[in-house]
Amino acid sequence: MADTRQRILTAATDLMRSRGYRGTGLKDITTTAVATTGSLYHFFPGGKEELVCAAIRVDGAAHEALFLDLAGQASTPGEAIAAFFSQAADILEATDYVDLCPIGTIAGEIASTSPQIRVACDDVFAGWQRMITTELAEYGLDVGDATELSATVVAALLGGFLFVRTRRCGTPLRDAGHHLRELIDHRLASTRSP
Amino acid sequence: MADTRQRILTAATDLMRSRGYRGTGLKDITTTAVATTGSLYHFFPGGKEELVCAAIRVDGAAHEALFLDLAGQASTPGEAIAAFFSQAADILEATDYVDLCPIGTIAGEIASTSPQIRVACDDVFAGWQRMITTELAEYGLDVGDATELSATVVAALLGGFLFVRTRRCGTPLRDAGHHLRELIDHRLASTRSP
DNA sequence: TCTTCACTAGAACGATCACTCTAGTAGAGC
DNA sequence: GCTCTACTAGAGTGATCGTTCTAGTGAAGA
Repeated sequence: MADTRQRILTAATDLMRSRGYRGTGLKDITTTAVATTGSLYHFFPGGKEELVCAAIRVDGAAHEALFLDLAGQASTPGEAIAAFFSQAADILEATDYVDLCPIGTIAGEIASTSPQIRVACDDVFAGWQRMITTELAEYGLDVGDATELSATVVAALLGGFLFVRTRRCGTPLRDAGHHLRELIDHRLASTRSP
Repeated sequence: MADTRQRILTAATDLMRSRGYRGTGLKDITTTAVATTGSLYHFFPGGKEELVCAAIRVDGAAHEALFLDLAGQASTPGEAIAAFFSQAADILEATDYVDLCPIGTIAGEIASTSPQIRVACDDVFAGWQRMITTELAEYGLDVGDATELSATVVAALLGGFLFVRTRRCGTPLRDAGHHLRELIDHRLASTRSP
């Protein structure tokens, strides 16, 4: 049973999706992971903070892979982003608005409290932004413009998660996806012509 | 000292800005409000949940007034929104990324946990969206388009708060403001011509 | 066989949580 | 002066929190 570490990580991620950082107890995590407190502190000597930092980085990478997969299927970056937002809305609607990336929730809770976790969240967000910037630059967009545009995309994504989960309706995420696509397509079109 | 209720409300709002719902204890609130537990439960018999719901609605209304003030000074809705985003970035930078509206943070924490608080957050967000929709419609935009556009604005605002607070840099909010302005101006221009 | 070590197991700790309860104060209306 | 009501005061409740600690297991290497 060498996968105990992984089970703990998965349980932490799953529980924090719906309950956040402080709402999720270590007891909850060990129970759903079928592990003991001893094991948890063996793999994560830094306690809850270290565990959550690890979970954030793993989950951030997973979402990055998800976007890259979608981007590979799409013919333009705008299409990829609209598809990603739309898929996120679908998943949320299908899972009673629970199964979303927990990173935004955690970031909101502890950004002013735990520097360690704040940095982990920041790294993940920066990674997402870099990925989207690269995608846009590959289609000929100026890197400065692409960086600004991808910041807006990440902001809209994080806020869209929050908005949709609060409203219990996927529409805002889909709307945001369409608008971002419109913005990106417009920029790309005006870049190509001159 | 009939303003005890107000002091408790203000303290709750201030503390939850940086620490969130579960990170803020009733003890913290009564201490900074210079009130006692007895007073708190006298004014808010429903306990923490009732108190937070009230705080959310008050703070939501305050932000609505702030936007309307800015909209009154601006000559177009796009300008008003860009100004609002930019001002939010200024305030966050000036207050060490603490003094932001706590509603998004709270919504993320408890959307799947406390129906009562979730509804309070939803009401506030819906109010903001309605206000922006009205503003856009007044300038001739189709109400359907305006509703979608204002959903994106609210999503970008919520996510922008989160992103800026995590990154400790106001740029993403300003970028989002500029992009939304571009989007809105473009829509208004194409509405007017046909 | 003996030792070592990665890992499991869970009781116990003090701190803190939201909340309850009883007692008391002060001012308004009669 | 008396009563009633709105409000203050804070000690005390049980539950739960993250963390620590000691004891134990089992497989691999010498």
